[in-house]
Amino acid sequence: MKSSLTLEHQICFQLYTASKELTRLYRPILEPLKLTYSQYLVMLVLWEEDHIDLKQLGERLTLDSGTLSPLIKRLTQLGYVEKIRATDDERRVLVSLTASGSALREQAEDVPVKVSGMLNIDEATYFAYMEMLIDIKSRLREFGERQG
Amino acid sequence: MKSSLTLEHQICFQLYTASKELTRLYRPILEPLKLTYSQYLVMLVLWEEDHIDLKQLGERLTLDSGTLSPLIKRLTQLGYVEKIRATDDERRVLVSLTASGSALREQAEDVPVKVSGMLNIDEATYFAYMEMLIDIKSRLREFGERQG
DNA sequence: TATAATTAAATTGTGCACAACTTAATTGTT
DNA sequence: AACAATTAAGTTGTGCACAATTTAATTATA
Repeated sequence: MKSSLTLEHQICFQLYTASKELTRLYRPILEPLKLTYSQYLVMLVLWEEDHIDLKQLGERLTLDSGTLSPLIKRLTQLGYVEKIRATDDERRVLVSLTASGSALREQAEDVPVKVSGMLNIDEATYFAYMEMLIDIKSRLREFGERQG
Repeated sequence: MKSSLTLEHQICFQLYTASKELTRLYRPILEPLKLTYSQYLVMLVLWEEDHIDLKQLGERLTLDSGTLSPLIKRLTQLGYVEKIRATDDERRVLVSLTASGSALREQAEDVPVKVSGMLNIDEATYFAYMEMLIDIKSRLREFGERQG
């Protein structure tokens, strides 16, 4: 497997910059919703599955409590979510949408539409790219499982 | 163009997590070199093109002075680089490798080898993935040029 | 040639991202 | 039942990433 130390030939660099530049595209789109990109991802999870605990949220997004705790605090201050301690297991904290947080979903509906338009990409290519990214992740996970 | 609000169907999410998980893979590899992932990218640029100014460095890595100034300061403290003010234009600051920084290149040579091994990917697939990422970025840039 | 506009770095402030640690609740084991 | 191990959140500290502002040097222009 060829591998030079040139920046542009590193897949890590291409992933890193592609991710950053795509995130940059989201900023002006998310600004009217008062959400950062990471906060938007959390809201996506909650619109799918409300009353989720921090642990599960972290697993979906690959984020730990060090990132999520303060992030959820900010979403709480924005009035989009609230934290409720679970009664069955008092270690768990359930994150739930407020009325305002649920209502925001409607405004968010056209975020993906706008982004697709900006990317100017056809459906087949879009799905091919999705699969490649998922494949990269599964290769990373396979390695993780092989080792520790 | 189909677009649902489901997390896993968002290309942004796949890019974001793939990038984070690949970066995580680098951490133990870079640890003996005493470099973070971002610092490693800066070193890659310097090994290619020494005595580069912060402006150009930022253009290569899509980073601004707010990120680079403190990062370069840390690389200076590590003894890998030094900053020298340009004589022709005293606004510019040239970043140059020290002997220690140049010597580090040898240790870094097998970083890409290790990563490829971990990804367990054949050359054809690797290049296909690289092209996909470059294509995503060029679509983003095209949009940027269409608008502002 | 003054001065206005532009440019390169640095600084300040906010928000991730993550390692390491703390605290409190639950589960396992003897 | 007592206590050790585990688990879920939260906290602390470091290092990006980036917007906005500041400072100093250079270039453009009236």
